[in-house]
Formats: sequence, C-alpha cells, structure tokens
Amino acid sequence: MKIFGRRTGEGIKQITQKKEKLKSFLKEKGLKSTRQRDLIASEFLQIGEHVTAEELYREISKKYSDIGFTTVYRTLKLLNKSGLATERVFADNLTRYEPLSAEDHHDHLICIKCGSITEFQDLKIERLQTRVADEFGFHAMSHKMELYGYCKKCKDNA
Amino acid sequence: MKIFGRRTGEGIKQITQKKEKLKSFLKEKGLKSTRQRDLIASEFLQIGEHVTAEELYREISKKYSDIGFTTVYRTLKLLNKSGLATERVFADNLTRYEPLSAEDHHDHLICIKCGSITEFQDLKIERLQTRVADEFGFHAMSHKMELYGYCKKCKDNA
DNA sequence: GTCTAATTGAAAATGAATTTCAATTTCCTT
DNA sequence: AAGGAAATTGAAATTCATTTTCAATTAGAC
Ligand SMILES: [Mn+2]
Ligand SMILES: [Mn+2]
Ligand SMILES: [Zn+2]
Ligand SMILES: [Zn+2]
Repeated sequence: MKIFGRRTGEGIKQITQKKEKLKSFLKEKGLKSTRQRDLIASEFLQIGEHVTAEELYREISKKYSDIGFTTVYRTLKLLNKSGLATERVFADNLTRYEPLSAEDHHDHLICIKCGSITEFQDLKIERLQTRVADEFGFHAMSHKMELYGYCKKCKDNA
Repeated sequence: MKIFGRRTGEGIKQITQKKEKLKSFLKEKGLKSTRQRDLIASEFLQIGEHVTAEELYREISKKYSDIGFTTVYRTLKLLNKSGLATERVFADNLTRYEPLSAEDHHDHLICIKCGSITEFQDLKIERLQTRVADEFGFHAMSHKMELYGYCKKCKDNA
C-alpha cells in the first residue's frame, strides 16, 4: 500500500505548472484568463486540502475582498472541468474540491470526531473492485471508497 | 464473494416480523403506532428497493391520498433509527432508504446510464479495508464503497 | 483603440431536507 | 368508556447549499 503523507500545499513549481495548464485549457476553450481566476487558482493550489467553495471564498476574501463567492464557486467548477481539481462529497454532504493530477487516484479515511481526512491508495483493493465488477458484467468507470471512524489522534485522546 | 440477486420485495413473513420489530421499538421509546406508520412501513418493505422519500411518497399517494410527504419522510427517519432501514446517498446526492437487517452489510454497483443498483459483498475487500485503517492507526466504524459504470445490460446495448 | 463575447458579483431562484404549528389522534389513567 | 396528556400529522414555512440570472465590467482578437 502506498501511503500518502499529510497533504502539504504543493511546491511553487508544481503550482506554476498547473496554472500554465489552466491557461492552456482556457485558451483552448475560448475562455479568458482573469485576475480572479488566477488568484483563486493560486490560493486553491496553495491550500491543497479538501475545501468547500465557501471555505476557499472566506480564505480569499481576507486578501481580496472584491472577489465574490460566485466567482470562487465557478472557478472551482472550471478547475474541475480542466482536470486540475476533483469534486468530492463526503458524509456531511458538502461539495469539496481538492487539487488533482491525472494520475493520483486515492481514497479517504475520514474522522467522524475531528473531521480530518487522510488519503490512501491500495492497489490490492482496486484490483478486487475490478474483479467484483467483472463478475457482474459491470464495466466500472470510477469508484468511491471512504472509511469513517476515529483517527489515531482522536482514538488516543478518548 | 457472496452475490446478491436482484432485490425482490421481501416475503410476507419477513415483513410481518419487521413490522413487529418496529412496534417494539415504538413502544420502547414511548412513541405511538399509527395507521400512517404502519402503511408506510408496509409499502417500504414491500418495495424493498433503494427509494427516496419522494418516490415512496408518490407510491403511497396512489393508494392513500391522505398521507402526507412529511409523514413519509419522518417515518423513513424512524425506520432508520429503529434499525430497519439504512440511509444511502449515491452520486446524485439524493437520500435513499433501503430495508436492512442487522447483518447484511453490502456495497453497491451503480449504473451511470440506467441508474440500476446492484448489491455485493466482498469479504476480502472488507478485510483489506480494515488493514488499511490499521496501518494508519485509524479505527474504522463504517465505510462506503460504490462502483460507478455501465451495468451488463447498458454495456451490451451500446 | 474598437468591438464582441466572456466574466463578474449581487441578488434571486432552486430544490431537497428539515422545522414549525395548529388540529387531530393515540393510548394511558381513571 | 371517558378524560386528558403527549405524540403525531400534514400543510406550509424555513433552511441551506448550490445554481442561475442579469446588468455592468473586462479580456483579448482584430
Ligand atoms: Mn483526497
Ligand atoms: Mn443496498
Ligand atoms: Zn480525528
Ligand atoms: Zn444500466
């Protein structure tokens, strides 16, 4: 099993690279590069966590009070379409976004006490999932797997 | 892997048994048995599928036009609390309910074309999930696993 | 610089889930 | 079998995240 460490915001070079990718995407689609999109993307990539539009908006507001919630919301949708972010909905039913590169599929452990989110990847499980699908003649395109419980910290403080 | 066939509504005896269980639950909690709760529970158990409150309400309305949506909604919550139903939220973000006995945990294959839902249970995967959790010092209480893709029928008709 | 189409932000709309409240019903007590 | 307290019901109102609308602004092609 490949263990993901805690997500730290990405390095400056990866951020620059991703922002280039966004620019290409925009040009390609006849969309425009704007100050807002640029700032929102930067902040989003820097945070690097699973954030809601609301959370990201509050963060951005501190520095740029002229950027509206709607634009943050729309930019996250855009990042999603461009492949730079994924939408995730966990048990609290809020839509969160996280930066994503094409390759790094992973699943989540979610603490029901403190809300912390840990990422993991387990190829054995992935293979078994494919096998299950096959047995039903089902062609799986994606999956969702989340484990809910108490994280190490919360378990120990109990 | 234990394969679940298509859910057919449950047998009359199991339904009766579950309705008894509901009655005990109500009495135990100081709640009341009512005509509405009885009819809603019956219909729900008979349908036996993953239904939304809205869907169940529409079904019930056909026979009993005096039963309101709110009561259906509240009764499903009640069935959930009493352990007779589980709440499930799939990718469409609607809350669905399905009859559940204490023992039969299972996960789902969901067709992104026709919406059909297939149930499966795979102990190997379950064990691996526990192992993943352990590696993180995480105490898993529950999990959610859904595979999205094309069911056999939709795949073949493509 | 001009022009057109895209973008922005505030406000309004949507829609599922939940709550409120007055009228009704259950069922425990006499 | 009444009486009465407490729970239930159904319609309507509310909540809350998400999404859409629209008039004003802006990007960027020419
Ligand atoms: Mn993640
Ligand atoms: Mn199921
Ligand atoms: Zn925790
Ligand atoms: Zn299908």
